[in-house]
Amino acid sequence: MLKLSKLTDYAAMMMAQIARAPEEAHTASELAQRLHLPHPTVGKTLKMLAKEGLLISRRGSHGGYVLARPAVEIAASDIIAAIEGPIGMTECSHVDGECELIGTCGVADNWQRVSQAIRTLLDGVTLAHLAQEAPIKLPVLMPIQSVTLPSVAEGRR
Amino acid sequence: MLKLSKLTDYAAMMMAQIARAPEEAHTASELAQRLHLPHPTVGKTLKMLAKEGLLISRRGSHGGYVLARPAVEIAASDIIAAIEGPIGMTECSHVDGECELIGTCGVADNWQRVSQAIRTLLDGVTLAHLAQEAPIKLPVLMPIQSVTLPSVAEGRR
DNA sequence: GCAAAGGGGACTAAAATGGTCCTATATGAT
DNA sequence: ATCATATAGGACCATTTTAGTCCCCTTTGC
Repeated sequence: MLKLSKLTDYAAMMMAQIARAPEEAHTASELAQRLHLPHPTVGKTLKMLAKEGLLISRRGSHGGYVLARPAVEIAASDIIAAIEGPIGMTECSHVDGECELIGTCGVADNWQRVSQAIRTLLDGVTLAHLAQEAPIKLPVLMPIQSVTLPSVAEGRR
Repeated sequence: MLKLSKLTDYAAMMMAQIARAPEEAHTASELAQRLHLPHPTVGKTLKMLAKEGLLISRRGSHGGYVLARPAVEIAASDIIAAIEGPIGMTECSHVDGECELIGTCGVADNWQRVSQAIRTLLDGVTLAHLAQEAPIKLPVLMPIQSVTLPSVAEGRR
């Protein structure tokens, strides 16, 4: 369903939680408790976010995680990419040309443009937006270029 | 990776192929051959598309599938929804309030708005766009409302 | 009646996902 | 020094989802 994985969802929750109190270090157990999520899973997710450079960790007692940069500089796409890998709607929209159907599929190019548009949208949403309560105002995306279908249909025979 | 499933990808390919020769009925075997996809899978996918009302099927010899409506009236979101079910980035963005984390997650509202924006984008892309070779011109999506993060951070303690 | 199509569903193999657990290492306090 | 508290980094497993296959039935045109 074009869905995020649960882990990505959790990641967003955690990042938002951290963003709301950016001065303090947050431990895995604290976040697990607050968000009602299983502790080991929270730990695992935090590790991923840290490894991808979105969080900075400190070990030892009084350790925990803090944002690696200000919340306005962390995009929703960063969080998604950190957990799920590169964002792309189709195989061929990100892999380095490994799709053997390229020649016959016939939709690759425009699919990739759609994919890019979604990526751009997600780049524009920051962690600060997600963490705040005020509604984000997203631009109404509009229609797009008109098409001349009949000629396309004919041109193909 | 915010990815479409393979079947959805196939579905788009098939729909585009049909849209390019909208007068003729297309059989599963024909499409399988042309797109280099396994026949049974193509058949299965076509059945789904027909059941969701995007294609009209005709049985018997000389049977096959045709578009249920003109390609300009079929949105990318229709195709995705036909194969994957309702589009939504998170659990709570479509299910009828079944998420028990709603109270604590803190990102649901804005996540849903993002989700909605993607849906709108996908509504604006039609099968005609996908089927044509000319590049779709997608609108540049822009930034969004500015945020006041510090106050949010403070307001939360 | 026969061959060519789709309709419907059961089934299986493989992959992704979510979740757990263990050991090692770093850090601060006593 | 030692201990308690954290993260780091994997290995591991159970479950679910996904993709793909197969079979039997019905419809339709010749």
